[in-house]
Amino acid sequence: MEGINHAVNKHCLSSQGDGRFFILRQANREMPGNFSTVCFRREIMKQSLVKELYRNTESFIGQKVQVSGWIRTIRDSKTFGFIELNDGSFFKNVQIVFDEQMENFKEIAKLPISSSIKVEGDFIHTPQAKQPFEIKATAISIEGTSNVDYPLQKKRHTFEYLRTVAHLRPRTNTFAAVFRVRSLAAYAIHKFFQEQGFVYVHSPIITGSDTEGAGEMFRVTTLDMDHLPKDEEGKTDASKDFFGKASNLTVSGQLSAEAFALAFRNVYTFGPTFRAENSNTARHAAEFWMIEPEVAFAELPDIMDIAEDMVKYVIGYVLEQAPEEMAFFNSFVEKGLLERLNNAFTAEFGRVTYTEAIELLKQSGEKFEYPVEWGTDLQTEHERYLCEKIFKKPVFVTDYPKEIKAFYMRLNEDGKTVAATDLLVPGIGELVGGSQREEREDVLANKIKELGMNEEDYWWYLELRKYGGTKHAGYGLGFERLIMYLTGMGNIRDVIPFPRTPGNAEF
RNA sequence: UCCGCAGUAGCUCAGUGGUAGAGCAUUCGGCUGUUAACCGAACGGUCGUAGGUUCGAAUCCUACCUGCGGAGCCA
Repeated sequence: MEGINHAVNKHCLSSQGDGRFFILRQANREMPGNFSTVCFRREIMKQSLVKELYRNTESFIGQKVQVSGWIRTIRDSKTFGFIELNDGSFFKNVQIVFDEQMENFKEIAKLPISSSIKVEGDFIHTPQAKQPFEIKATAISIEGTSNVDYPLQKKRHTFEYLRTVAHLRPRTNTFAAVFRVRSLAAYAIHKFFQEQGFVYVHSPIITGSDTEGAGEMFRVTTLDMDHLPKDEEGKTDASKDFFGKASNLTVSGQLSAEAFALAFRNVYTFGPTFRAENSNTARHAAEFWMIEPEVAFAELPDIMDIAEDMVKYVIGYVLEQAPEEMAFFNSFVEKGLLERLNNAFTAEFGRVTYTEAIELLKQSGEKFEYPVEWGTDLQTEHERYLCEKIFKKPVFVTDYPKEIKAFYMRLNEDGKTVAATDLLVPGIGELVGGSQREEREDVLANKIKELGMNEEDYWWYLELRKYGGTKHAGYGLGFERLIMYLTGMGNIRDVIPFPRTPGNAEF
């Protein structure tokens, strides 16, 4: 992709002329015989992107260039001034020099921050200065003026304040970096699975079934909330609702993914998920994105391998594609981020059973607020101690007591534990939760009964076991938690463009 | 939802019972190479809201609202 873009841009930049479409074809190296086709409008490409100026600096020296973007800072003295322009294509800005030779010098010098402009000028190499190059403007036209009450100043703002201006915060360094990395990470996830032949499944957003244990759900309804239809018992009559039954926003695509895994073998979902929990923590949101691969003819260790490879793949991809952003995080968001990621990238993830983990925690001699005891779930403090102090790297904990895990997880031979795993990572805690699914129809049906769940709601899920069921396994990865892990950002509200949390859906 | 902390100028904060402050931003002026430019001046406030204690409350008390941190639920 990168190679193609460069080729296209070079072609466009070297062309002069009339603004018609042109098409470039390039053989795709990975699939010989196929061609990918890329079209760009000539008008757009007459302008240079700041990313190109940085990546191909040599080829621009001495050239006339045209750029457009938003003023990040502007300062002037009597006869000249400087603008740092960000055009959105790149993390860094380009410095524009303007002087009184321009007829609108005074007008430009007074422009408030974040005004949008178009600049024509000469590209000048400045190897001795703080900035590698600059554009000596010959003409600047104003596209849209900003206002003096623009809420973002040329200084550090708190993340709390920036959340109150969520529509403007992508214009800041930190959030520009976060959301570019988010985009790259999403692409890397697709790339990772697609390259291995996984089929991308669009699991439903509106669902009538609950993936039990996955939390409170948002009700979806078209009923008139002021005049709800009632049944004989005086309760709301859901049969009058749009779908003829109670329906909710999905908390997980897993059950759907299982159905497709038993047709396509290897599948994954990647989409939004909703939890109506009243959670007020730095790592919970009411709307978040989840990746849920599901693999047929697979057991627990197989999907642990996939999860480990996937996390490493995304780390590698992001470091390669966004070096400026990652260096920024390392300097200003979390010191030691790159070292931590590099460690995760090269190290083999730890693997312990829940039973072993309990022993390790007991032997550690550490005083925990909550006692460590077999049969109870690991507390956040326990999880963090395990991966941050004992293993000092990501670690899979496996084979939890059946009582503390979901109904669909496969019962182990010991009859006491299930084939489940959590991937714990330093700084975040639980990043991945997965399991081998209970493929034995009778065992699953008994479990559903045992827990007092409505068997009818799961008829099709049970049928997957009836018609050629296989051992299969999968996991769920919280996409935002991955972004937090990659960027060092400490709050999930700062890695979602417009976060939804209890009491907050302003944007 | 529980526990803790905090709400003072547009932003970041100081002010702990006695006249409402600073830096930055903004406006105006100065400055021929700046890098969060610099120098000078001006502008800027129901001290989160409502009640209470007191001669007097930003400051003490109560309730509520909002935000943050931690916990639970989980991804």
